[in-house]
Amino acid sequence: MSEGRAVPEATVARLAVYLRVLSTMCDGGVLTVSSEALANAAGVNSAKLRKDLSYLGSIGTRGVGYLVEVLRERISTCLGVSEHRAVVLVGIGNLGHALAGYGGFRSRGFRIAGLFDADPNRVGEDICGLRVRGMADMQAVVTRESVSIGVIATPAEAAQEVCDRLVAAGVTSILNFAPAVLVVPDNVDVRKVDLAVELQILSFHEQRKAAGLTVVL
Amino acid sequence: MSEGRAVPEATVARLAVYLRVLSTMCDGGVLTVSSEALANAAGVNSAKLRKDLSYLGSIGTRGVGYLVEVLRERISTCLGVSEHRAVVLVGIGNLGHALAGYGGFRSRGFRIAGLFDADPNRVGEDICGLRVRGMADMQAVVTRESVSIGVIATPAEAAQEVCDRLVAAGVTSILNFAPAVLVVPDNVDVRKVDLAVELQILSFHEQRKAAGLTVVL
DNA sequence: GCGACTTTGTTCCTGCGTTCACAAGCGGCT
DNA sequence: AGCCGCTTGTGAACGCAGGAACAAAGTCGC
Ligand SMILES: NC(=O)c1ccc[n+]([C@@H]2O[C@H](COP(=O)([O-])OP(=O)(O)OC[C@H]3O[C@@H](n4cnc5c(N)ncnc54)[C@H](O)[C@@H]3O)[C@@H](O)[C@H]2O)c1
Ligand SMILES: NC(=O)c1ccc[n+]([C@@H]2O[C@H](COP(=O)([O-])OP(=O)(O)OC[C@H]3O[C@@H](n4cnc5c(N)ncnc54)[C@H](O)[C@@H]3O)[C@@H](O)[C@H]2O)c1
Repeated sequence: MSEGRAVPEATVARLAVYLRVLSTMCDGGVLTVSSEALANAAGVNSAKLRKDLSYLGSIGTRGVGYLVEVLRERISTCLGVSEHRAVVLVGIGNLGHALAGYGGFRSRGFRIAGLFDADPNRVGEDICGLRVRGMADMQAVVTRESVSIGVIATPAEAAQEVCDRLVAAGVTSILNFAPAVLVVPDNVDVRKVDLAVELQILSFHEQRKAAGLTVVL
Repeated sequence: MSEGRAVPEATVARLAVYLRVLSTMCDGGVLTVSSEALANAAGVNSAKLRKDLSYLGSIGTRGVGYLVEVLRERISTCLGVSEHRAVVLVGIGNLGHALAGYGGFRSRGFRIAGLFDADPNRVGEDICGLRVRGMADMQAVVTRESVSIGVIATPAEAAQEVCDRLVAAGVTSILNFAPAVLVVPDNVDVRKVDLAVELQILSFHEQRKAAGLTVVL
């Protein structure tokens, strides 16, 4: 395990959480942290946390723990957010507005390189210093600013079309908020966030809890 | 596998996706669908889909496929959304406004029973026919409307406090949009949606792609 | 300088989830 | 009525992720 080699998918997701916790600790002036303490703060098992960190190479000090600043830097590098990464956002409706104004982008390693919408009435609008552009400008912005990630917040019907345009422009990772399954080339990664799916998973567990109670009654 | 028994966690998440696809098909007048076709539309392997559906009992017809309407009903029941389920939303800021006005809640089996915010300036505001209430009203609404799910869209600093109040009021499932780890009793389920984590996972893969290219060059 | 204590990094094992492959079942055609 | 072809449901194999337990390693106190 010399260098960040073959990091499991599940570990990557947790590294992002550790990074957030570490940033908070760093701001709070904490210098070192043990696997136990960090695991607690991140809501995971300490053994799992140590195994996760071991993929980045031996970076802790036995008997002491980890240097917060060093660990934070190491995870940032592994996740590719040590430099700000450019993102474009397409579909500046209700959700898009919230996302465009969200400070968490910048503080967590991303930079909004452009806002895009197909509606001419929205084009030109200013959101927190960023101007909404028409779809025609997308190709140029993606190329000029080396944008690698696109966020889709359009209605589901438009999602595939927007996705195709993003891919054609050179984007190779997509975060999709629209409830639609996207078809993309092999070299493009897609992640989806579906509010209703999350709620339905919770609903399923509620269902089970209720069934359990019924038996008890 | 007589009745919906011991459905794996991973399957539950996919059932929600199948349900969405089936609803679209239903609206489109499609009567039957094969595992192959449904799997394609949902973006999964057909064998996985059949195994997922098998947890609901044998419901397909060999040589034909599944009846769209029957399957939709069956999954709805399993997920506990055959009747609308009540939800409360706390933190009506940028994100909260978008969520409050989101039509996908209702169409996918949920009903917003209340909007809550601690800011007196926001209380009383009307969003799509729903009035924003103060935190003091929460207990009463949760009890009266049998609310089982709470959605948190407050700043991270307030998330744990809001969570505690929701749990105290009787909510047993929480969807958390704030970047914070929530501590809850064993009987309460928590799911989180963290935009930055999703982006960082995509960023990680971008990092890998770039590394691969560097070697090739 | 040495011993005891603390904490990491890793190994092993267990369990879950995914995939392949195929037998069983059903409809339709002759 | 019987056969053929299509599709489901499931059994078995495989690979990945999680958890416990421990040996190595470094620090702190004396
Ligand atoms: N609002 C929410 O809280 C919420 C929550 C979860 C998911 N979603 C999903 O996010 C998406 C957006 O939701 P919303 O509430 O912001 O919808 P919205 O209708 O308010 O906004 C959609 C925006 O996309 C733009 N658009 C439409 N077609 C386009 C195209 N082809 N190219 C570029 N832009 C186009 C529209 O002009 C509009 O500004 C939807 O798919 C919705 O299901 C929304
Ligand atoms: N805006 C986004 O696109 C976005 C995206 C991802 C995550 N988030 C997260 O969602 C949360 C909300 O984001 P936002 O942009 O809407 O922030 P915001 O500041 O606009 O809204 C927060 C709201 O919560 C209310 N609030 C504060 N303390 C409260 C308390 N103790 N009880 C009840 N209400 C309280 C505030 O009055 C305000 O209305 C944040 O944690 C943010 O990190 C936002």
